[in-house]
Amino acid sequence: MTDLPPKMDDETDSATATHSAAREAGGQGTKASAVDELVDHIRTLISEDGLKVGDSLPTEKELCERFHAGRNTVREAMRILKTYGVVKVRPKVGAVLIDERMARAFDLFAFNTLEVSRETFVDIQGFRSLLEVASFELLFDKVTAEDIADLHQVNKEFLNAKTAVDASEIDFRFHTRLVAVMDNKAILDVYKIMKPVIMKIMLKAKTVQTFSTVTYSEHAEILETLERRDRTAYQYKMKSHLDAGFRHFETAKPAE
Amino acid sequence: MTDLPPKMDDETDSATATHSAAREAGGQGTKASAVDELVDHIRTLISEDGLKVGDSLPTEKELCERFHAGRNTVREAMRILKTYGVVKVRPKVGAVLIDERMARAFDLFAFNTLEVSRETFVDIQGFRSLLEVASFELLFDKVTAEDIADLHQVNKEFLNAKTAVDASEIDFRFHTRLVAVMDNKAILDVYKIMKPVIMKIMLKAKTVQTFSTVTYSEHAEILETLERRDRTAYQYKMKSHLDAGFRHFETAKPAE
DNA sequence: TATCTTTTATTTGTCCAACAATTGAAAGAT
DNA sequence: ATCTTTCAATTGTTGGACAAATAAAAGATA
Repeated sequence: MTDLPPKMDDETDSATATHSAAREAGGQGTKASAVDELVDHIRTLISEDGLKVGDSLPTEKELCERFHAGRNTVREAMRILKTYGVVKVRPKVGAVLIDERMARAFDLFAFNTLEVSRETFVDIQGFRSLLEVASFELLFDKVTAEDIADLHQVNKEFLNAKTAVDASEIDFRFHTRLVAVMDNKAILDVYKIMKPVIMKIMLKAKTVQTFSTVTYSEHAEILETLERRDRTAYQYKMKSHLDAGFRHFETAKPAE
Repeated sequence: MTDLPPKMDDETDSATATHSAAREAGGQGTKASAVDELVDHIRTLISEDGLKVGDSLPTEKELCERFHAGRNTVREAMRILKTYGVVKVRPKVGAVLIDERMARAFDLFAFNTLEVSRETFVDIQGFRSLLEVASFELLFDKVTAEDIADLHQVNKEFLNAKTAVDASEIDFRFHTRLVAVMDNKAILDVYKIMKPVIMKIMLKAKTVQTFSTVTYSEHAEILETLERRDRTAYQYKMKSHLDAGFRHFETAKPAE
């Protein structure tokens, strides 16, 4: 359940050639480094050759010759792809394509050396508000009885939660299932990527008792508004629910 | 706007090493590579010294000497940290700590440029509708006169566009600037990542003449509703605008 | 023949040395 | 005091060398 398979089969993946190196989005005329150019070259190579998960990349030496780069440059480029979770390298056998990007995305925030900044928390919570509150039109348009039944089912799991971490997992699952109602893979994937930060927000705000009482009943009330197709009530309840979970961060906020 | 100094208090990171070094506690079974060990060393160095965003790391040479590693090993370790979005390296000035992890996480999720399925198009367009139409409350709450002036400025550039590609760049810049009004880095990052797909949608729907006439005036009308703070009109105009740009995909849709 | 062991060749991992490119800081000129 | 030039420190890139790992081939044994 950790990593959804971002479906790499038919869609040749990870070929956004215009992103890492040609960072011209901001208008910065900074020329890309040799390593970044090489990453782009390798990505276009992957997409043009139609390489899929399990296929092998050329050896380091071949990449050196093909792209006229030093071996250390090739190695740094491969190190980027390894860190992205796109390739797995073993001695002798070489580099084979994998897709562990979702796991790596979570690793970024398991990388606890730096605490997540308060601005990131605020941004993510604002994003959630957009995806779960402001989306009510699309949500009410798509929601089915099965969705609501599933959501009730997930919410019931709170009663079995032993630890706060367990409860926050369930909490996240509830909200993820709600976002899934919209039946939009792009939105759902983005929501899942935000999981580590959302979990931190949930954990910081609540204890295990809070989850099984307050959060549980708030979820139930939200589901009720969904069943009644009461848009106004849904917006109010969901917004209150999100704000409540985020209150601890606001108090820590310096007066401005 | 982009870089605000995120405060981060150090939380002693317990486990969660780089998933490769301290992978298994069972009797140090897997020997970590020198690069992974070095990443762990740097991580503990960061936490022990209490370094926060904006602080500098030691130079490559110092890291070599302190951890008895070759310079290429140090460089590959730093490359990992750069890919994680934790450090930013510039010649002469060295490596300074940043927190771009959320942007990097979204990068992992970047969409394929070459071959995008129709479902992806539909999903992205639905996402845009959420970010640009359903977001009107946040949008109207945050928008300033300067924002509107900027948007007018960007829109005027249509008149200088020679090719359809140029025009679509401007079109995307307009919408990006609009999304930027919400002052939410996470949302903005996600929108930028969708650029390849959005550009395809724009290019497929319009010619260069269409851009400089229809699109230009539609943008102007949208800005007018923003200036008047007319939420209803904004929603209607923006929704029509997005739908119009997407019409070609609906016609190509097979009957179902 | 079939299976296990050893050797071999190839590839990645690490380190070293050298030079180019970048740029903050110091020195000099106006 | 301000601008320009020079300098020096640091990162970026390349090439070479050797060690470590390992898949494949060769050899040994039953």
